[in-house]
Amino acid sequence: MKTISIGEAAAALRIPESTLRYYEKQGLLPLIERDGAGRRLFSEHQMELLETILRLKHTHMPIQDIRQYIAWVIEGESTTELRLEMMTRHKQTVLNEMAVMEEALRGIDIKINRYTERLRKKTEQGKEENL
Amino acid sequence: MKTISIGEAAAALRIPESTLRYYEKQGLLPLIERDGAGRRLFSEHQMELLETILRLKHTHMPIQDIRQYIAWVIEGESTTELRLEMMTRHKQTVLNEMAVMEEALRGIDIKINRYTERLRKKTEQGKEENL
DNA sequence: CATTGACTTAAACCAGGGTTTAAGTCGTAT
DNA sequence: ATACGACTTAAACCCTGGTTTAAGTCAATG
Repeated sequence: MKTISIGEAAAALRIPESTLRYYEKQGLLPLIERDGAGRRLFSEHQMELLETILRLKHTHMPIQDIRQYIAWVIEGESTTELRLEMMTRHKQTVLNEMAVMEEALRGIDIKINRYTERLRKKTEQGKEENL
Repeated sequence: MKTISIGEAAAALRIPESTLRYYEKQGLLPLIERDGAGRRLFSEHQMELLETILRLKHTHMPIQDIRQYIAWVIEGESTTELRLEMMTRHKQTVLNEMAVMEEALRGIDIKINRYTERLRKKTEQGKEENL
């Protein structure tokens, strides 16, 4: 099985090595192998799992929940239903969060329009003064 | 001018009073009045400003930046251009963040579909066994 | 064979964003 | 008058999610 070092994994994922070590300590990477010298070896499978972890992070899932999810993945297919339930719930949480953001963004857009308009008027006024 | 207490303001905004005190200490509410006994009085104007602050928080703007924004609001119309620039930048940041979330959500959806399919197959298998 | 670069660990440190606590002051209802 | 609820403060505390530091190991290179 082809494996890569922590430095290569970090570069591939564009995150610091320290974060990968931290994630392992937090139980998010429970099946990382080591070489004879104790160095971590990231397999293709690990990298895929890490991409999933990053997706969950990008959608603001707490580390505690990600740890539970990973534990279920490792436990095997008997946990499919639990994982499905968790992901479905999480999806809804994310959709809610995005709805909140969109709503806030509408208010921000109103401000942008107001400021834009205000500046436009000031510019117009400047023109008039030059008539 | 009609004003409300911190308790009423907190209830209206559905956030703890402690958060409002914290925001004031952080310089987000620089023009809160007090009554004779030193109690905060929230005016309608304050509440509107607070709603703006909450919109910025909902879109993950750091307190430091919100403080700057509020300072510009108080400074007056001479800062319109700065505010416009800040809000425009912020909007783009939020859109980027939402795009990251959406992309991650697509990966999560794939998992949901896989798990759903896996469970469906198990159910089918169960049916066959009952033939 | 010494140096360099990539790696290891445990532990300390940090930032952001609040929340909680302790001790005290009012206004009002009984 | 006293007790209650809503308020005040400063300071301490907390959690999350990392990052940094110090001291050391190992493999390959000059």
